[in-house]
Amino acid sequence: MATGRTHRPATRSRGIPEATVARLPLYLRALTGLSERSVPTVSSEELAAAAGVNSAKLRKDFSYLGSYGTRGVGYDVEYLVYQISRELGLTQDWPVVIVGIGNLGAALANYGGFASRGFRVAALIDADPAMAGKPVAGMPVQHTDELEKIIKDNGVSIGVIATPAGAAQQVCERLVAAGVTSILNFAPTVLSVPDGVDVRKVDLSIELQILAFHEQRKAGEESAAEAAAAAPLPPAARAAGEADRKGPDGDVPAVMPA
Amino acid sequence: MATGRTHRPATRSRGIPEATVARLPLYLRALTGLSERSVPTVSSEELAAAAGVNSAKLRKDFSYLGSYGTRGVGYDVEYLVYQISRELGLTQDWPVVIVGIGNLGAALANYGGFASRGFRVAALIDADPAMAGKPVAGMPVQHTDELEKIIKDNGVSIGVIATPAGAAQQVCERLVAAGVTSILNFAPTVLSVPDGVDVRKVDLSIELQILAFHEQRKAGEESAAEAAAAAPLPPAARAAGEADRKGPDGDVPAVMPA
DNA sequence: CCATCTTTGTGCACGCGTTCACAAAGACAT
DNA sequence: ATGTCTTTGTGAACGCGTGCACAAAGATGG
Repeated sequence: MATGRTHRPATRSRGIPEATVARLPLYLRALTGLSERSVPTVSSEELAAAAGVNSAKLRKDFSYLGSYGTRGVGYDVEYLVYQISRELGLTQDWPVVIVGIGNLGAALANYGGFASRGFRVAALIDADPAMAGKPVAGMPVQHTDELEKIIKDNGVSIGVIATPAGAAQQVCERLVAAGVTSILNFAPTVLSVPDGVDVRKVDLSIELQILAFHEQRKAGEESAAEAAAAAPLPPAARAAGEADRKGPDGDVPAVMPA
Repeated sequence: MATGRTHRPATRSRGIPEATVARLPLYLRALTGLSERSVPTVSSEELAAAAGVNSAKLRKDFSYLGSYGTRGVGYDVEYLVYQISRELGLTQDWPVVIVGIGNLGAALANYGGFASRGFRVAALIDADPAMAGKPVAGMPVQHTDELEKIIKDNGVSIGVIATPAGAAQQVCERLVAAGVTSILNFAPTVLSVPDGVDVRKVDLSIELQILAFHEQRKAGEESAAEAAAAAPLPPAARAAGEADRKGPDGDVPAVMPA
């Protein structure tokens, strides 16, 4: 999960739990698929399967929105699509700026999933003067100098940061100062923002590391022993005149470090 | 957070809670920064601030790994870097294949964060014959026909899917059949995999929708009333001979839908 | 109009994760 | 060696999220 919540410590917003909010887009996607196939109604069981969740969880999630189902029948697909869209705020237009038009930024600019759901890329911004004016995804890249003006002129409240890590915090501060209150951060850094600003983080490297952890477990623990034995610097080695008090193996037991 | 856990229902692996595992890469990144600045030791308070978490949480997280700190002093940076790296399995080499070399796939191939931590891009694979042989990130793209051979020859156990949604499930099945047991999925689809295969999902569109939800809340609820009034299809409208039993406004109350 | 059957909506219990608060441990000074 | 001071490691309480299981609601058929 590349998701990284920040701030707003699990506050439930308007009675809807964060965990439920995070699943609404999932339901919406599944429902959109059904809608395109002109399926009129769907049961919690079917929809849950399509969204990859438990049906009881789905029903409880929907119960936070209201009683939109019909017992004995299920949920009206079109109606539910509308209700969830409205709840998520997708019935309105959200202008978005992407800052940092490198490989990732360009990929995001071209990503169809943005435009498809109320999100409109209002501008692409990069600090490199050589990029200025170059078209990416059919839109000219603008220089960072214009950032504040772009934000204000377009009423942008959501910013996407795809810059290198070193530039992210500064870009973030300029975005916030200009009026942005929600940030999607792809840079591998912890952003600090004032209260009232939401930050969500997508970190590709972290996701892979989590997978590696589970992968290593699956591969078995037999290699863990040798790895521990090859430990480079027990913390005691840092101490000055202290040789070792815990025996020849130091504080590194056979199988697992203490 | 673009993170989507799948399978392994919150099973704690080798006694280390999932939530802790998800934070280890964060700590590791902060520690790496300190290490580069040759900081010898760090307190839980300082490190927690750098990683953007609570210090008590950090100490508890580390306690699952073992007692690597020194009371009154803090943690030895180098030693902790090694221990976390080992725990995450980053001391070994992880060959990775990226399937689907569109805008996103190319961005991933160029992403430095992969190579920096034990992950080696072993191959880039795409279904488009026109892509075959074309160099991306200094590496020739190979055709999907070679998928199974590439996986087996390189001993790949981690696959990254960056294909369109329609192709993702099929690619996933081929990867799994060829021996991949961990998948990082960028396609906006729910992948179904057999037991023992881990899937993590990164969904850019979902992240934006979650931000939009909170953004809408910040903007106030005054617009919610009119939006509800403009509801297109109350579910009762679908029924045949039934006009309305709940009064002229149907089942849409003034402020919030029932 | 009544009986049956399907499916929702939810009360309840359980477990994980977070946080507090403090005792234990060790560094450091005297 | 002893005392003080800093910081870790963790016991315990709390809250959120999940899933079970069932009663209520409505559709459907006779």
